[in-house]
Amino acid sequence: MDNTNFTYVIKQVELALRPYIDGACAAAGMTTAQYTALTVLERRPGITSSELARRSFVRAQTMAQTMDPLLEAGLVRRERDPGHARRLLLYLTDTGSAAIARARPHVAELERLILSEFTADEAAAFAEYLRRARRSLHESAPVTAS
Amino acid sequence: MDNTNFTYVIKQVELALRPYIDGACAAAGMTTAQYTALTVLERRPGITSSELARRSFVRAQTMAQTMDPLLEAGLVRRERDPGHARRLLLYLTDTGSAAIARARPHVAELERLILSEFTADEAAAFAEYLRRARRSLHESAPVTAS
DNA sequence: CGGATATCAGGGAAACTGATATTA
DNA sequence: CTAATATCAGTTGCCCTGATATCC
Repeated sequence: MDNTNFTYVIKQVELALRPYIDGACAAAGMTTAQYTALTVLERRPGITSSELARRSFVRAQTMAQTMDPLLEAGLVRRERDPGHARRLLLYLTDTGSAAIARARPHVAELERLILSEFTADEAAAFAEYLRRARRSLHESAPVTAS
Repeated sequence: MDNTNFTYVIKQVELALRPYIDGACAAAGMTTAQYTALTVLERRPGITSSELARRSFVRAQTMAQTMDPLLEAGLVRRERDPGHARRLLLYLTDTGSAAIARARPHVAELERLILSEFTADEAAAFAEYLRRARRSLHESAPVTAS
């Protein structure tokens, strides 16, 4: 019996997390994918949608689909890159910042729930391990099922 | 700026994992949800679909939807609980076991990729942290977004 | 030319809610 | 009566592939 089974447990944690995070985002008038995109945009203003997609492990079309309602609702604005006519740079608006601010406390509470059984040192190690796993996966390329 | 952000990183790891695990399962003729259900069934023969759903953090209807093609294809069989006419107990068939066996090596390789930067001790700690997080989430109840 | 960006069009796996019949 | 199981029916968020036009 496979007693490690990381793929399984990671998926389960993500599934267990989903109703909480979906609820928190919905309460702020967003979907989870939209909230996630907004928080990345907050830290990387002027990023392109394609680059945002790469960092989020999704296709450019998927990210465009996520961004559309945010542009429509005025939570994100975009402008042409002066030196790259093909690129559209994304920026959070004040409305977008306000939306993040509404959801953030709920997400923070969820983080506390996840870590309720962790010491500070353990939480730090956990965060480091997750990022390490992410890096190993990102630096490889999926074996496309023939 | 939230520098821990577990919800975000866990989701990212799951997303990064997805194409690999989907590919591995597809190569064995299954979807990922089906493979996962089969592996749980392997360890818990005679479980009901509802109980399987609870353990998997999904609704009974979702699990039934996952099981249907597996029953149809003969990877899983089910029979009435002798002492509980309402319950249907699930069992892996030989065909089901063979299907798991086909996918397992691919999944094991994926596990090695995830852990390529981990020592044995770190991997064990990582597994323990993931299970601890899962437990904290399972023992609570999602705050339904009002 | 090849490589990256943006976007149109369509599709699928997997979760959800609501409602219903049956049984402990 | 209430709770749990199984199931029918419909919906949604969020990924995907394929194809196309534009720009460096």
